[in-house]
Formats: sequence, C-alpha cells, structure tokens
Amino acid sequence: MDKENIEKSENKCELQKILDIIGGKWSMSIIYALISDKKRFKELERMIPGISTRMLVKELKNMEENGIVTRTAFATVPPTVEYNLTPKGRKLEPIINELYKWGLEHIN
Amino acid sequence: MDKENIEKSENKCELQKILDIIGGKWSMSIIYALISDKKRFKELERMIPGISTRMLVKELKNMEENGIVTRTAFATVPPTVEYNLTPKGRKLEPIINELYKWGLEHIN
DNA sequence: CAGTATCCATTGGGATACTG
DNA sequence: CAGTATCCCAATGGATACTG
Repeated sequence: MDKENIEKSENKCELQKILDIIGGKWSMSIIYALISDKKRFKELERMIPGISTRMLVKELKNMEENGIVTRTAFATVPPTVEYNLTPKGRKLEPIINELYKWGLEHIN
Repeated sequence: MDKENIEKSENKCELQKILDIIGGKWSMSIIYALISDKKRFKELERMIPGISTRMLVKELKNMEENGIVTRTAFATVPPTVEYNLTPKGRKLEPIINELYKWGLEHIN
C-alpha cells in the first residue's frame, strides 16, 4: 500500500466525514438548541445539561470551522458572543428533527 | 450529588441516546450497506473499507441489542450468518439518505 | 461573560493471532 | 466463515482552576 495515498481524509467514505462534523457527542444537541434562535455561550451551556465548558468550546469551534455555525463577538463588558446556525447548518434541521422523532418512537 | 440517581442512562437527553445507537463510527455505514439487502458477515466486512473485524462485531452486536438489525445463523459448514435490518432499523433509511445527500452538497 | 489551560480517567479502536 | 481474545496506543471527555 502506498503510504502517500493513505491520508486519513482520503479513504473516508462520506458518512464518516459527516459524522466527523455532526457525530460528536454534543453537536446535535447544540444544533437543536440553536434551531429556534441564536444563543449566547452561557445560554447554550445552560440549555444542554451535562456538557462541560471545554466540550462546548470544542464543538462550537469545530462546527464553526465546518461552516455549521457563525460566531459573532461584541466588544462589550462583559463580553457578549452569539452563536447562530448558518444556512448550511440550518439544512440539518429537518434531519435532526426526524432523528429525534425516530428516537421518541423507538427508544424506551 | 446522589450517587444512586446518576445512572448513566437516566440523565441523557434523547439525541444522545440516539447517538449511542447510530452514532458509532461505523453504524451508519453498516445500515447503509444493509439497505439494499441482507448481508453475510464477510460481505459486510468487504463492503466497508477500513473496518476491523473487532469493530464490525461490536457494532453489529450493539445494533442487534438495540433492535436495529437481526442476526440469523445457519448450521452449515462453514457457518453462515445473515444480518438484516429490522423494520425499526429500516425507518432510519430516509434519514441516512438525507444525511448522505447533505454531505454530498456541503462537504468538500 | 466567554472562554483557556491542565490534569487525568475512560473509552475507542487498530493489528494480530487464534478457534469452532 | 464467523467470530474471540489480547495487547496497546490514541482520542474523548470530565472536573477544576484561572484569565481578559
């Protein structure tokens, strides 16, 4: 096997690339929380029970890099930062809703 | 905090329970492979590039426990085992297809 | 408020060899 | 063929303290 061609991203199939983006433990919960409206950092932290600061930061950063959310900072004191879904992220809304419905029907 | 009430499954929200079932690195690929028809173990292993025996076993077992796939063994020599989607698992088909489409449109 | 920075335990997951 | 059994490294993720 050629070492050169085994760049990790090259031999991944679509579904796995998708999971890199929204398969994280908290990504879907974050998207779900943002569907109704944009939210501040602390709001998200409160809305998602069990998430740690560290994970919320990491997931948001990852989602921002992947064009799922936007981050807007205001130079206030104390600082204000708003997170919002991009159009690309918003297209996931029906999918997540369907998943959610599937879960309600089939889990427990 | 009460130790008794912190059973891991109790304080998880829906989306996270769903991800336990189909958020595994390979679960969706397996479901995707089973959409067209039932498959034998080795067939799945060949259809999903990069998966290891160990992971295929684990994911199939997990999915069986969660009622996503059925496992049927035939007492032949050598052994034959077929995996198939349950109706519950098949309901995930449109969702996974939508996810797949989203990925094609928005990744790369 | 909106993060960073650390430390550390748990889990995920690959490679390989073996079995009924 | 359809798995088990090990070994072992890497990634995940929680708790906590600190900062502009």
